[in-house]
Formats: sequence, structure tokens, C-alpha cells
Amino acid sequence: MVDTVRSTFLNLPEAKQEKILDAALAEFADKSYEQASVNVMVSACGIAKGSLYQYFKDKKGIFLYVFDLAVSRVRRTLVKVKEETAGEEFFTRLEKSLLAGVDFIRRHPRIYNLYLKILFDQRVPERERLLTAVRRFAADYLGSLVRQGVARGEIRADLPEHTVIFLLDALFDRFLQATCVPAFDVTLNLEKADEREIRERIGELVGILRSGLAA
Amino acid sequence: MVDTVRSTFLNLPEAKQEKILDAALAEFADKSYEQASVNVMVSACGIAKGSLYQYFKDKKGIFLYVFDLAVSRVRRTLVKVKEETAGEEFFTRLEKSLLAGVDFIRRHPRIYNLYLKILFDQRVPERERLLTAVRRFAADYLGSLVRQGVARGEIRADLPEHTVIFLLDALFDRFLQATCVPAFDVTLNLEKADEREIRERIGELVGILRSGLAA
DNA sequence: CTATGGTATGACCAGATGGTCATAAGGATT
DNA sequence: AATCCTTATGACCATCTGGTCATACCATAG
Repeated sequence: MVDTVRSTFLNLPEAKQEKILDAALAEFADKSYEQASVNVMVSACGIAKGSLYQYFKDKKGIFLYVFDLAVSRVRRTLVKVKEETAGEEFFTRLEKSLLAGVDFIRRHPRIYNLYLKILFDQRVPERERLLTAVRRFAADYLGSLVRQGVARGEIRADLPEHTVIFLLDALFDRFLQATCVPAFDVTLNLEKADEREIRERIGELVGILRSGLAA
Repeated sequence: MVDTVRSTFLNLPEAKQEKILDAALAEFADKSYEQASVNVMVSACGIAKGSLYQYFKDKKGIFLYVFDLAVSRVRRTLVKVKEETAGEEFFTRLEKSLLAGVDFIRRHPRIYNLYLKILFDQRVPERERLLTAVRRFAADYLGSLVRQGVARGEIRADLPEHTVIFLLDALFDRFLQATCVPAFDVTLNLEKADEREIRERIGELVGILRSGLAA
């Protein structure tokens, strides 16, 4: 995994490292993997192309390194939310997790865009592995919430856990997508919503999950 | 909309038209829009590149024409399901609609792949318009089911309709994605599921929607 | 002052792209 | 047979791509 980056890069002053990673993230977040241009990256961060190929083995190496960094940031953020809400009720934790997701995306839109690229660009290197890792993390996160909810008697114990997690995962993912891809969301207008409205919509959704649709 | 295709193309014998559209669909479904190659299309269907540019204004024109055809096929299929289940109960209609979706994708995987491309390739021409159209259709479809369900007293009338539709739309879309993108679905294994299993999972999901999660 | 070794450079390569256009082929009407 | 119009062709163009490599730079060590 780390054999894609050369020690030359790690020896660089941190500011320069960051400038390069920033340019790479911007480019990969903007275009599809194959369309992302190494030429654009180097001219954006003001180094020679040859230099970049002294830092990384190839384009794929740059990509994997950037992706790894992005994922670890997401991980850290969500794990923190889980710990901070450990004592609260299941449905409250759902709401707070979703809110934290929205907040993360608004602060790191390019990282989320990178994730969307992995989701649907079939030609991303090692896509299967990267994608599975991310989704598995989400499923584990939700699974741990669900199991604790069941143990505390806050949610029904008679439901197949996998299906519950699937439903929650689907809803979370789409909600987050809707906050930044307006065309996804022809009903709730989440992209233009302020935080109060976001909270309201989250409350409504979790309310439906809680009590069901049947009359 | 139709000013992208030239009359020359429409005058062609139907078999030749189909061969060309088939090659174009295959290529657009396989790669991202910008990565899809006109050269590949023409050699796949055995015509000269110049000919293709006599049938369509440019690459974008080919794409929009193919997309329009695909969308109208989806529309026809789903409208038929809606009509055929008009008399049945809300939750049954949900189940049958989902099942019809799975069936359509298995019979027309390339069309569904094309849709996924629109979803996440930010550089697809007129993406906003195409995407909004598709999502609006889904929302209208589900909305009509919901309103009839409310009118018949099958589902609660006290819920905000938009939010209900949003939830259903999210769940439907992800379920369909899971049936053909294994990495999406680390919990249910839908890709390998036979029809009996698919029916079971659909039943469980709709069951949760019906009665909620709370203990 | 020189030698060493890591670092930086950008001209260059082969290959691909979308799109063009002069030319040719077909078929119908005169 | 001659004219005319539509359709078919593929060599060609400018432009971009990821990747290479001989060369230059520069700090330290002898």
C-alpha cells in the first residue's frame, strides 16, 4: 500500500507535501480517474512533472496515497462522534451521526467528491477494494449502533440485523449525496437548506424509521 | 433535443440503426463520457468515422440520443407496473415495483450502467437536466403511490409527503444499485441472490417501513 | 576545490483523442 | 449515358495523455 510513495516525498518539507497533495486531491475530485491529468497537477502546484514521478511510482500511486489520507480523516471524524454519543439513545445517535456527516462534507467537499468518484467510476484502480473498505466501515459503524440499541431495548429485537443496517446505510448515503448534488434531490431541497432545516428533515426521517409508515 | 441526430440516420435501415446505437450504448455504458471513444464505437459497428459524423452532430449528440432512447424504455416499463398494480395495497405495490426494477436491470444491464454514469460523472453533457428528469420521474412515481396509499387509509396521513418520498426513493435506488455493484452491499449479498432471496429481502425491507424500528 | 549523491527539470516519446474534408461510390432521374 | 444528390470513406489534423531520461542543480563531505 505504501510502496506507491517514495521516501523522497516523505523527506520533503511538510508545506510542500501539502501543496502537492492538495493539487492532486483537487484534480482527482474534479475529474474521473482516467481524465484527471498529471500535467494539470504539476502545473497547479508548481513543480516539474519529473519531480512528481520521483515522489510516486505512477499516477495510480498518487491516487492511492491521496485516497488513503482522505479515508483516514473520515474514519477519525466518525469514530469521534460514536464515542461522544456512546451514552445516548439509538435514534438520537442516528441523528447526530447524520448531522456530523453533513458537517464533514461541507467542510471537506473535495474529499466527499473523491468518494463519489470511487463509487461510480468503474475504472478507478483497485476500486473494488477501496469501495468495499468504505462501505464496510459504514456498515460496521451502523451495526455497532444497532446492536447497542437492541441490547438496551430501544429498537425491536425481532428484525434481521443485516436488513436494518442496509436500510440505514442507504438512507444515510443518499441524504449526504442530496446535500451536495442538487439533482439527486427533487423533493427536499437539501442543498439550499440551512442547518435548522437540515435538522428538521433529519428529525422527520428518523421519526419515520422509528414508528413506521402503516396507518 | 432531436437536433442532435441528422435525418440521414433516421433514413437508415432499422437494422443498421440498431447496430450503431448498440455499439454506442455499449461504449457509453462501459466508460465515462469523456473516456468513451468514438473510434471504438465505429470499429465496433463496422462503419467509418466520417459516417457517424454524418448521422450525428458530435459525440454529445450521439450520447443524448442514446440516453433519450434508454430513458423512454425505463419509463414505459415502470408505468406499466403502476397500471397493472393499480388496485393493490400500497406495500404490495412497493414490493412489486422494486421487483420490476431488479428485473429490468438484469435484462438491460447496459441501460442501468448508463444511468449510473449520469449519476456520478460530473462531466456528462447536460447532466443536471438529465439527472433531474430521471429523479423527478422516480419521485412522481413514488408520490402517486403514496398519495393513493394515504387516500385509502393504508399509510399514515400525518407524515410530510416529501420526506416519505425521499426515504422511499433512497431505499429503492440503493437496493437496485446493490443488485449489480457488489461493493455497495457488504450486508445483503444481493448480487449473488436468486429471485427467492431477492423477494425475501424486499419483504423484510418493506416490513420495516411498515412497522418501524422502535421497540 | 573537488567529488559524491540525492533532487529537480522539461524536452521528448508513442499513443490516443474528437473532429474534418476531399474524394469516391450508389442510385435515381433525365 | 450523363447529371445530380445523398451517403460512405479513412487519411489527416491539432491536441492531449502518462511516462522517461539525460542533464543540471546544490548541499554536504573529503
